[in-house]
Amino acid sequence: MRILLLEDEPEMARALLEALRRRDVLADHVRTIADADAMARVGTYDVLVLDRRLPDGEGLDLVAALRQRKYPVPILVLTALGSIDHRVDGLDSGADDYLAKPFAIEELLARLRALQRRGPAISDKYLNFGNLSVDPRSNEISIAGSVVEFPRREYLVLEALMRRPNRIVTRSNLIEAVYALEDEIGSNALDAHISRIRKKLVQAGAAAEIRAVRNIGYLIRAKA
Amino acid sequence: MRILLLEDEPEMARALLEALRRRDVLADHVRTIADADAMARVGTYDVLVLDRRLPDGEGLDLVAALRQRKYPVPILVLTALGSIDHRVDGLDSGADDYLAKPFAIEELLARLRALQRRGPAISDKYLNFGNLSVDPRSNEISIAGSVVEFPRREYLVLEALMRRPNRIVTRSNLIEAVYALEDEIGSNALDAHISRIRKKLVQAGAAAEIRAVRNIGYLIRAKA
DNA sequence: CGACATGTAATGTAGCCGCAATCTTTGGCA
DNA sequence: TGCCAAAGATTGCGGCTACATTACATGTCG
Repeated sequence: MRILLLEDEPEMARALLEALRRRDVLADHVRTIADADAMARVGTYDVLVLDRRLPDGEGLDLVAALRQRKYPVPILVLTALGSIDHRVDGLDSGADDYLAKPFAIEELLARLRALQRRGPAISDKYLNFGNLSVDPRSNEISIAGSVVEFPRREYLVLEALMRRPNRIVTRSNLIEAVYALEDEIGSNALDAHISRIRKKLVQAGAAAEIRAVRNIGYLIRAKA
Repeated sequence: MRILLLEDEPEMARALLEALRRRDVLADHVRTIADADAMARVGTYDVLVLDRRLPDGEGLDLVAALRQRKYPVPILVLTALGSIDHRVDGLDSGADDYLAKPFAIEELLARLRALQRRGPAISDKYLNFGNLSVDPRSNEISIAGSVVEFPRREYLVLEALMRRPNRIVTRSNLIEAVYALEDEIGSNALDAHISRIRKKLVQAGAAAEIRAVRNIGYLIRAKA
């Protein structure tokens, strides 16, 4: 599962991100409404999670704007304001669920799953690029029409790249996507994974390749 | 406002063209993907509007092809297929907005205006000048429609110049753009990079050139 | 115990990039 | 206008380094 988290409080954000990552929920984190809007335009998410009070405005305004544009992804609103009135405001604006702080991480996860399940038959079913297709729900990858097995780490790297085809994904992004925070990585483990992924890609006849961007990271793009 | 309309159904096309004309929107109308591709290469448009099902193929394939060539103009996709899955496909392929038939002309016009308005933001993704296009997100440069490889330092120099076309960028600015602070540069390394960039530019048929400004720096400008 | 995943390390390798040598252009000045 | 010094342009060369690949050890799960 893949979510966009819009949260400006550093502590809350960090705790959430860590908890989500342990559950294999991939979260993009932004701190402003403007950034969230931009990410929602280009990214593909299962659920959007946002705070109400944000440095550049009111979260519900973003909800309204997205819904006005028929943005189809379910939205869950976090807030420190737990009163019923506010809750109604949240739902009226077009959000799909509402969660008052403080809350148990487990409850958040349960609600995310619920939203994903009942979600308007959304989208993130597959990440497609070239003849590659990644299914984030089953963690299956198919290349040129047939399923190719990838071990966990390799899968996570490739999924991270597929989330942003044609765009550079930094080494640190990739490492974050693959490893829990506490895991320390000492050497060229990432390089080794890339190498193994490449081997599988060519072996399966993928129409995409992974290129290194020196000193920065990697990107996946159409094969020359 | 000036748009390119790719629509093969005669009735729909005629109705749209008339409505657009009343709103002082200049529309070029083509019926095939091939024609649209040709027009996009030579014409200058604010928005490209296209249908999905077309006599010579699938409209989204054109979108993908244009985006692969870094074609910077916002694209709005019309379709009779209104399901969310299709919507996501459309956005994934690189389109900027999506409109399901049937729709009110007013809504189309509103979306066109929106795309035009945020158009600069889109081309902000790309730095365009002449037939050069720089994509800072992938560090890719395309010249006359095809991608040209630039090594890291050359890319950084060219990107810095492309951020201020027709204006002088000082040597120190360029060096700052290319080198980390601690890196000291002892000789004419910058000149060497400029030279190598120039060679690639002429080789790729760029309609721009880099001129030296004695004792100050360099600038990029339209080729004589 | 066997198969597989995955971090680590050793080794290979490509190609970037700085340097310097040489050639060309420019502009100041008489 | 002609000359010269300085700035810029070009190009080959070689070292460096990040990346690639492979083998191996360790861990893990059945």
